Order: sequence, then C-alpha cells, then structure tokens
Amino acid sequence: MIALKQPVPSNCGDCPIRNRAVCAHCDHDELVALEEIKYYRSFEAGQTIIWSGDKMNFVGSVVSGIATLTQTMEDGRTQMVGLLLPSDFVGRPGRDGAAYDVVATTDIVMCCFRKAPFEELMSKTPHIAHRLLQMTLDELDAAREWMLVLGRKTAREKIASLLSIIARRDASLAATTSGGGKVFDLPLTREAMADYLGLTLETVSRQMSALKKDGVILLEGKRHVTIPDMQRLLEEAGDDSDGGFLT
Amino acid sequence: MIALKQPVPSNCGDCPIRNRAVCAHCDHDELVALEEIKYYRSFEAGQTIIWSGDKMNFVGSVVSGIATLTQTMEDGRTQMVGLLLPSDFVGRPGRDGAAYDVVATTDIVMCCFRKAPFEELMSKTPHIAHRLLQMTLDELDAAREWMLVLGRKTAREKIASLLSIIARRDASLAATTSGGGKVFDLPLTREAMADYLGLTLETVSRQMSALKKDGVILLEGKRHVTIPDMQRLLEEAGDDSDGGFLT
DNA sequence: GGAATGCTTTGACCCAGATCAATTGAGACA
DNA sequence: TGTCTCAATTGATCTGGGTCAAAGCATTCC
Repeated sequence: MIALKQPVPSNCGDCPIRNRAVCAHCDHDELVALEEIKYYRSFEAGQTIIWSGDKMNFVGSVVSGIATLTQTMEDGRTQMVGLLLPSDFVGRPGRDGAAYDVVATTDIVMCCFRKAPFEELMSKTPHIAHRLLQMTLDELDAAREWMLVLGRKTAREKIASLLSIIARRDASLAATTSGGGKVFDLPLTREAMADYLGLTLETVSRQMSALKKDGVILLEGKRHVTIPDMQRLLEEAGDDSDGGFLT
Repeated sequence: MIALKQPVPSNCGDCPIRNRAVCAHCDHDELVALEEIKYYRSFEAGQTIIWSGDKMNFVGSVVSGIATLTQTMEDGRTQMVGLLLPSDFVGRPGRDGAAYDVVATTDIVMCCFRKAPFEELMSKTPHIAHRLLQMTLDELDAAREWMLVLGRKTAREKIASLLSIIARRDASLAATTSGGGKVFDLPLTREAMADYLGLTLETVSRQMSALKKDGVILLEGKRHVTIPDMQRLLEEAGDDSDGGFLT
C-alpha cells in the first residue's frame, strides 16, 4: 500500500476533531496556548507508534485514521484493549511509561503535545482537564461494555458486537447510509478482529461467513460491509433491542 | 448473617481512606467544604446499592467493605465489571443514570455526596477533579488488564489472576503477612468469582481445588486463603515474573 | 506470465470448559 | 435432633471454539 502524504489541518479552526477531542471545550485563549505546543505526526499503516514500556514524552489525539491498543503476554498471546478512532486521546498524563503497544492500523495523523507542557497547561486550564475526565469516563464505560463481550458472549455475538460498534462509531463521523442500511470498510484484519474479541482468526472468519450466509451482513471482497438491518445486527449481538449501549 | 452497626469515622481526619480516596489531595478548606455535603450510608451484605438504569442522585466513596459492579444481559448472563474496595469511587459526575448494578458483597459503609453539590464543588476545586481523573485512569488500566484476563487466559490462570489481585489490593490495606505468605479471606462467593472471570461456578470450584492440590494456595474452609509463595501464584497467573501489573 | 507474499476461507479433529446432576457440608432455626 | 437453606464440591457428558492443515485469491514484483 502506498502511503500518501496525508492532509493535516492548517489550524485548529479547520480541524475535523475540533469539537470532539480533548480540546473540545477550549475557548479562544486556551486554544491559542494549545496551538503553541502542538505538532503533527503521521504514521503509515502497520507502524508501531508507541511500544509498551517505552518512556512517553508526548500525548495527543488521533486526527484521522485508526490505531489499536494491545497487550501481549510473554508467550505471545495478545489482546486488543482499545480501538482508537479520530478524536480519541493517546497517552496518560501523570505517568511516564506506556502501558500498551499503540499500532497504526491505517495511515494515521496525530495531533501531539509534548507531555510536560501539556500537563502544565492542564493544571491551568480546567476545560482541558474536565474534557479529559469526561473522555476517560467514556473510555472506561466502553472498556466495561467490552468486558461483557469478552466474558459472556458467544463468538457470533462477539462478531456482531464488533460490527455494530464500528458501524455506530463510523456512522458518527463518516456515515455512508444507503437506504436504511449502513455501509463501511472494515478497518481491521481478521487477525486484529480476533485479537479484539479474544478469538482465533479462523473463528472470526467462520462467523463472518455465517453472518453473511444468514443475511445479517453483506460482504463485497473481504472488507466492504453492508448492514441491511441494524436492528437485526443488534439482536445478533445480544444487546437490548432499545440499545443497551451508552450513546 | 447479623448486620452489626458498622463504625463510621467521626470526621475526615480519622477517616481510614483519607489518603487514597477522591479527597486525598484536598487541603483543609476543600475538606471543610466536602464535610458540609457529605453523609454516611451503610448497607448490609447482599443489598443492591444502585440498580442499573436508576437515576443517581449521589456519588461517593467506599469507606469499608466491598461492593461489585455488574452488567446483566436480558437472558440473565452476567459479567462483573468492577470490584469496589475501600477508597474506590462510585458514580459518574456528569451523567444521571447508573450504567451498572452496584451490589454490596459484604456489609459496607459509604461516604456519599449529593451529586449536584459535588459537581459544583468539583468545578471549583481542581484537587478533587484532578484526583478523580487519576483514579479514573487507574480504573481504566485495571479494566484493560482485566480484558486480557477475560479474552486470553485459561481458567486456571484466571483464578490465579483474581487471587493475586485480591492479595495485592488487600495487602495494601489490611495485609496479614505471615512468614512471607499472604493470608486473607475471599470476599466473593464462587459464583461472584465466576461472574468476574467469565466462567461457571463449577469451573471456579474445580480450579480452586486444583490450585489447592498443587500447593499454590492453602484453603481453610471455603474462604480463608493462604498464599505461601506469591511469586508462584503470579507465574500461575501468566504474569511477568517481575510484575506485569501496574502500580 | 509466473512466483512470491499476505490475507482469508474452509475442513477435520480435539479439548477446555460448559452443562446437567447428584452429593456434601455448614449454619440457622424450630 | 432434625430439617431447611444455601454455598460448594465432584462426577459424567457434551459442545463451541481452538488447533492443525490445506487451499483460495489478490497484489506486487520480477
């Protein structure tokens, strides 16, 4: 895959994640202060952005593209513990070492801040700290939702859950809605899906085929997914018919 | 079980969780402001403190005792998503509805604050907001650690992981260390352990028996556990020999 | 075109953990 | 002392998803 030079916002006003990232609630002055310490970094699909255990000297937001957060055991078993979509925050103020590997799944652009000045700024601008708390609480909810998926759902339900999450999150930014159905490209390989779901890639493949055979999803090629009936997918995921998920 | 009237700290200075709860970094004035809106509530073992979906009109900290956070699917499958020990925070500033059931596992005392005044106070006292962010980030790390346990560990490793977490957390407050070994009472039934680990209670029982037979743990009665060799337990849990866990 | 590479699908078989069922043990209570 | 209840153990059997193995299908690169 050719890594094209990716577009970068020229200023915060144009930024596609201006209203959802850690800077969402900042007023003009705060934004100016942030602009002073920010810089953009691009990574190609497949690149590791941060190695677990590394000293982190920056934090930042995903501007475009997708990254994953993964944990690995000594014997090689891996579990994805986070899926980072545009506007998601990376890094942990107040801690030096990275706890997880962060890997770019697609080409990705990040808006980074050196850690020390960001922490300094955070202590002075309550809007940033408050927004970060909100986002962290949301992530905690998502992580707990995922614990239910990992601990109690069947393979078929797991796949349906993942698809419905991607459809929902994708919908909130780049929704292609065609006649009631949702259409998107899977940003993950079968192996990455398996790592997210605590399954093997073979089981993922089998369940994808089964959902296709049963008409729950349509597949063109390996990645292009159409969901003709979102409600049906949610039922397959074992979720409340009226949306067990939070927002 | 007889629910004895439980002791309640007479003021924040005496409070056993003064240095670890959400109020940990508060200075004198902030503490006075908190004291004004705080009140204690006690619950007996088995009582549900909060029902998922309920309107939450308070937040608070666990002072003594243990509670669990659980999610339930329509068909009754349940997954525990949090274990609340003394100093842990309950409730979510900025959201009205409770997302999970909170159940007292032992008799428990909570230090509660009405939600609106607490949120008001939080916006004025950065120490509280900052501490809450720290605690939420810690919980997020714990949740992600747990995702690895749920997604990739064997039943035996899961049990060993749970025991080592309880031993560690218990150690930090009420450690009974006898000659290098750790001793504690399990605060959970086999069923609660199963709900935490995404297993059935039968499997939990079998693996407990197996760990006992292999000398990894000693059991007196059903709940009293001795861990003669913590290092050995960590190996059984599949963790890094030098502590894959954070903190 | 042909070979190499990487992702994906599919099949055959197996096993860890679930399910179903019976039993044990420890209070609580009358 | 017996019986009720509720947690826990243990056994027998079943099965969903893992493991191992072999193709299938695009892309890219000679």
